[in-house]
Amino acid sequence: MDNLSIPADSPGGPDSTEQRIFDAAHDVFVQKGLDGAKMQEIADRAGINKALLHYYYRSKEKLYETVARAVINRAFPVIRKMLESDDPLELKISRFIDFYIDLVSGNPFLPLFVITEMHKHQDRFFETVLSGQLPQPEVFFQQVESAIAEGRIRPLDPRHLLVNMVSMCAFPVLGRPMIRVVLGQSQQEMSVFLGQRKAEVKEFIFQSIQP
Amino acid sequence: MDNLSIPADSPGGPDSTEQRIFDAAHDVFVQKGLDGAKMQEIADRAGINKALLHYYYRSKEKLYETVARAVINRAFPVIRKMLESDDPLELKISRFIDFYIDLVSGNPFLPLFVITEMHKHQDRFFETVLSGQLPQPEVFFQQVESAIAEGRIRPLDPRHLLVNMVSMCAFPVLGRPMIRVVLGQSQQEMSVFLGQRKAEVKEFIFQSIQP
DNA sequence: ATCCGGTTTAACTATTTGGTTAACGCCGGG
DNA sequence: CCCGGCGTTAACCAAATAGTTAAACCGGAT
Repeated sequence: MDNLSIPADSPGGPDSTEQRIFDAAHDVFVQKGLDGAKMQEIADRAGINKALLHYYYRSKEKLYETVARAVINRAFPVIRKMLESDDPLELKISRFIDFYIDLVSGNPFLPLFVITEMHKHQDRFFETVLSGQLPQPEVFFQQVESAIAEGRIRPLDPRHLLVNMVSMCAFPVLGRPMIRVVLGQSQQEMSVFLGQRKAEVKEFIFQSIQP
Repeated sequence: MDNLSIPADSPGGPDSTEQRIFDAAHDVFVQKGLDGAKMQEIADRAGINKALLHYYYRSKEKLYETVARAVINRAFPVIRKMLESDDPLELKISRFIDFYIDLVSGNPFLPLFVITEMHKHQDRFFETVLSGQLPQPEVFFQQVESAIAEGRIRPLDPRHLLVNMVSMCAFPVLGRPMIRVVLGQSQQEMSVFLGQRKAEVKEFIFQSIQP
C-alpha cells in the first residue's frame, strides 16, 4: 500500500519543532475537531511548551487552518488523477474502489474531518479545494457513456454511478461505530469486514452495471 | 411526505419556555455540536435568560442529552421497524430506500449530527442516547438468505448489502456540498438530483442482486 | 571568551464559559 | 389584601483555556 498516511507536511526538517507541532496538531484536530481540541493537549503530544504553538503558528485558528489545508491538499489530488486517468472503465472503477477504501481505512478520521470542514467552513474549504484540485469527472462520465453506447454496460446515469461508488467506500468508515454495534462485531471483526468490502463493493457494482 | 422534520418534542405548552429552550438548543446543538455550542447562544436564540437553561435542564450535558435523544428517537425506531417488518424482501428494500432518502432529505443535518456525536462522544452515545433503539437486522438477513436459497437473488453477504443500502442513501447528503460543486450544479439542480436517487438507487440495487 | 539571534520555558494574564445565587415580579388562593 | 411559590433576571463565581511575556538557554559567528 502506498504511503497514504496523511501527516507528512511542509516545514523545516522532518523532526523540527515546527513539524512535531504540526503532526501533533494534525492528530488532535482530526480526532476532536476545532472546538474539541485543546492547545495544551497538542503541546503535550508534541512534547513541547505551549508557547511554542503560538511562536510558530500565531493562534489556534491559524494552526487549525494549516492542518485543514494540508489534509485537503493531500486527499483530493490523488482522487482527481484517478478519475482522469485513461485506464479503461472497468479497471478504473476497480482501482478507484481499491484506492478509496485503502485511503479511508488507513485514515479513518479523514472522511469525518473533511466533511465537517466542508460543512462548517465552506468558504475556506472550497477556496482550498478549488485551487486546481477539484476532481473533474468528465473523463469518467465520457467513458461510461461510451461503454453504454457499446453495450458493455447497461444504460445508467454516470453521475449516480460515481456517487454510489464514493458512498459505498466512504460511508462505512463514517458509520463504523454504528455498523459495528448493529452487526455485533468486535473491533477486529470490523476491520476484517471493512477489508472484505473492496471485493464486495466491486462485485456489487459490476453486477449492477452489466447489460 | 410524512412529517419527518425533527424538532417537535415533549414539554409543556407548544410555546412554553421549556419548549422554546428545547427548540433553540436543538438548532444550536445540531448545527455546532456539543463542543461548539455555547449556552449563552442557546439562551439568546430562545430569547430568555441563561439561568433558565439550568432551571429547566440542570446542565449543558443534560440539555444536550435531551436533544440528542429526541433526534435519535425520531429516526431510529422507524428504521428498526422497517428492517423487522414482514414485508417481502424486494418490497422491504424498496420501502427502506424511499424512507431513508426522504428522512435524510427532510433532515439534512441529521446524518452529520448523528455521526459526529457518535464519534466524538461514543460512550454516552451508545449508553444513554441510543439505549434500546438499536436496529435488529436479523430478520432482514434471514430474508436475504432465503431469497438466495430460493435463487431469487444471487449469493451475497447480506451485511454488505445492508451497508451498501445505507451508504448510498446517507452519504449523498453528507457530501452534498462537494457533489454539488464537482457536478457543477445549482442548489435546485442538486435537490432534483438527490430526488432522482430514490429510483436510481433502487434500480442499482435490484440490478446488482438479481441472480 | 563573548556577543547575538533564534529558540524554549515557566509563570502570568485575559477571556470565555458553564454554572450559581439572591433578589424581583407575578399571580392565584386564603 | 397579602402571602407564598413558581418563573425570571442581573450579577456574580470558578474553572478552563487561548494567548502573552520576560527571562533563560544555546549554538554559531566574531
